[in-house]
Amino acid sequence: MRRGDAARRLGLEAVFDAGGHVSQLLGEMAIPHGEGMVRQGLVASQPGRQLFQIRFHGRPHQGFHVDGGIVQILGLLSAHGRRDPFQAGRHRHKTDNIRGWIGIAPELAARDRHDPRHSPLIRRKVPVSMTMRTRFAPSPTGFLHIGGARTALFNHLHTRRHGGTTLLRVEDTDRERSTEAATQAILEGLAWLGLSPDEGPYFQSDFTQRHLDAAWRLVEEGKAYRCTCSKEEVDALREEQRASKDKPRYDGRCRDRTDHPEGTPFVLRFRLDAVGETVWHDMIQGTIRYPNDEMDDLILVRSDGSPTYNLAVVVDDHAMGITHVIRGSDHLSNTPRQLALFRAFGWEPPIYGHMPLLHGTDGAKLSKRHGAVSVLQYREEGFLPEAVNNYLARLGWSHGDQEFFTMEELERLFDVTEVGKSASVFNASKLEWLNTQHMKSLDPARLAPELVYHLKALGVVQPDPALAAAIIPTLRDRAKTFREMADKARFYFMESVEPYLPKAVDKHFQPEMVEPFTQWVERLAAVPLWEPAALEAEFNAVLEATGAAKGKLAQVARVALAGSDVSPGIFEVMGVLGRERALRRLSRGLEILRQHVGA
RNA sequence: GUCCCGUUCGUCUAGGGGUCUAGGACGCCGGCCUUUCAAGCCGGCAACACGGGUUCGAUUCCCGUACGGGACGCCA
Repeated sequence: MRRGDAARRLGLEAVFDAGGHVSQLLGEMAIPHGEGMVRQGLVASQPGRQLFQIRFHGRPHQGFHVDGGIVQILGLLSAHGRRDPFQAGRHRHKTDNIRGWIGIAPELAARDRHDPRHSPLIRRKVPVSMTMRTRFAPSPTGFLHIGGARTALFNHLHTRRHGGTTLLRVEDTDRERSTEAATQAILEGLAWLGLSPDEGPYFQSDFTQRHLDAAWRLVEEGKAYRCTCSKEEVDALREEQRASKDKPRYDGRCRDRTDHPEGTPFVLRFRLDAVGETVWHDMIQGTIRYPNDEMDDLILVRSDGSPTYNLAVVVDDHAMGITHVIRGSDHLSNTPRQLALFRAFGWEPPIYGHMPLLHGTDGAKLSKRHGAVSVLQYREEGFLPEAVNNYLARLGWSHGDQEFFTMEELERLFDVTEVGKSASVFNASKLEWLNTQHMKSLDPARLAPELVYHLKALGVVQPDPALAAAIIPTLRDRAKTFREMADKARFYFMESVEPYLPKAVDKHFQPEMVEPFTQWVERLAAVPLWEPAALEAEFNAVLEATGAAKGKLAQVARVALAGSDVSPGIFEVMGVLGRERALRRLSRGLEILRQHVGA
């Protein structure tokens, strides 16, 4: 192993002071079964060894030990000072704030003092940042769908947990298909979910020049070349390879051409040597090995002069100081290509985490043209963003037996390294259940605007927000979505709830109900305090006086109040309606009852 | 076809050599409560893909098979 490889494998960055001591050490540490992040700077120092505080999560491995290389982990101590936290059995979830001794092999420190250039870490002079920076990078070719929302959510949550910064970069290098409307839809979707970025939106098309500069730099360095093959020519080649059951790939026929015919359109291709394999540690997928002969010379710049995705991503991720890339695992096979580009440019790559994809009930990847709808569609259907986020977070991730999470809890607990590797299937009924749970836990004042919105959608003219807020406690156990709640709430807003549901009238409007119902309406007119408990007391008094059955009389009242035999509790309903309106409905109900039984 | 990845109740998941008679949640079924409908509470049904190995012992580790998914663009 070359010197420095251990450090690189660990993803650690070190800055050495004049004496050859590590003055700063940051980054992610990939160790068997887990991740650690150096969280704070130097805590204590001894000759040859320095104590850093490390935040550790993931799956600690017994007997963890890394040696060799310029940065050496000498041992770890727990926050409580236990000797070796990994010896003490299972630490499945969080083992935070472990402090570890990190030292430099003395002979290397000595060397570095003599000639700092021998340290690859120094030579690169990578600016070191303690802050995690992540990005969400959608392409504006359609709405933000549920899978994209999940990617944005995972980025947001992981970054919040680690106190970093999120940014949004709109990947509009495909000018043909990118639209302004799509950009707006994505922004609106993110805003609704509460996932608006800390920085941005940036537009990749604004950075075309730096993409092209970078590509031409590679040409100058002999790492990229002009290719004059036409699209048709390459397509034909691939077709041929497919036919002979080979992997379709460009054969590099223009690699060593030195003539550049004037006026012939060309693309810029990146030289990718088909030897060895690319290995990296993924925050979710673990160690991935990818044979390099699987890759062909990818196009960096199109024949129309525009940069392609792989080029733009690498240049921008570097330029924007992105430390962690969390994206769908459909990007997994792009990663070795991007890693190769980072190497060619001499830049430190970010740490990757590839999320398992979301599948539809048919088992196939959810996408814009396959089963996925806009997240804003969930708003239209009456879901709370809290519920959608909660549901999405639980797809691939869990925290003990907990199902219900507030956004604050997720931001505190969620860690992308705890996400599982297998794809999950979207299940609407669990989302509905979670929506009910959130509706039950949130303040009616927060919920009222949602109800108002959906009431309007159902044609209720100018619903009173105060009334909506009063209605919510009566209906939130009874609806899965606001659309459903609005539907069930309509009777509150009607001038008259007639005609009553015929079936309900036939069933509940019986002759023996006339006397008790009459009594009740009379007593209600005189009740001093119009509130549920008092109303119920009057009701019970009538029951006692007349011997009527509670359920039967209540149903008559219910039909009069709501026009149907299904509604929230009648005393609650009366309370919300207020004395005047409730009494009017009940009196009218009495008239109809009398007519119906021919009294 | 090639490469990469995955596989625990219908679905989301816990569990990473013995504690597994495999835990929780949604849904479903039944009961209780009850002024209707819900909600709530209690109970039930229901899973380690298959085959080899390693081991005293495998759901757990290794190999293979099957199945599923992803990628193989002058899309991102």
